Amino acid sequence: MTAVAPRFDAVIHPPPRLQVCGLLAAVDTMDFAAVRDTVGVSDSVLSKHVKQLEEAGYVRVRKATRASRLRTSLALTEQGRAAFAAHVAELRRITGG
Amino acid sequence: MTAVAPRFDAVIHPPPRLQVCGLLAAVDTMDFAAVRDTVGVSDSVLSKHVKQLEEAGYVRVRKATRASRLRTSLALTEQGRAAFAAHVAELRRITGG
DNA sequence: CTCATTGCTTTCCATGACGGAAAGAGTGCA
DNA sequence: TGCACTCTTTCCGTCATGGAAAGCAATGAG
Repeated sequence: MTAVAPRFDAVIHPPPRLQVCGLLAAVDTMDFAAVRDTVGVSDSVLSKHVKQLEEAGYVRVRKATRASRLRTSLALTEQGRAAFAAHVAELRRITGG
Repeated sequence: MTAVAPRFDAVIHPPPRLQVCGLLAAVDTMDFAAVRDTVGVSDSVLSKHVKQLEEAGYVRVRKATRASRLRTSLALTEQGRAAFAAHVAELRRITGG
């Protein structure tokens, strides 16, 4: 019994975005800077990838002022979690999970 | 205890090549045509991807005449199996295995 | 108020990956 | 010699991607 229907997702598959989704899947929300540093990409590159995920409806971007500083937090949407789970399931299928 | 050291492999990651490796990992050898049909790509596209894998030392291409027909069989090399296993391990790590 | 800084975002640009279509090439058979 | 089968290679247009740099909004210093 598979929890989710395996489904390859081209928006999620590219390395940087797969990493971003993997990080966000494990938490509730994560700051832009933390994701950037963990994934190891530049601001502009992360921003562009996040935009792709946001436009796909997978990530929610919330900007807030915390401690007098602009803080952008990222989180997977429900749709994003579902798509990621489905993609991971498909990867397992392909790779012989 | 991880069997292989997780290591992301850009040669293997792209969808078509990930599928080819996944298929070959499960068998000893597989015919070009069978791989082409299973993966669902054209001759030219598969040929080009196989070439990439071959140049990386991951796939061995063996041409033989069987039943009066040219038959090209594909197989993962030992190096290919190791690289695939390492890549899969890395995918599991990233996706929260 | 003005300026500098922080924290992303957008633009510009060069490179490279990718797939489809079609031409090529090697082998066997009539 | 001609034809069919099975890939291989070339040609071509398109799209993705990253680095660098300019842009921008918000905040704090002077």
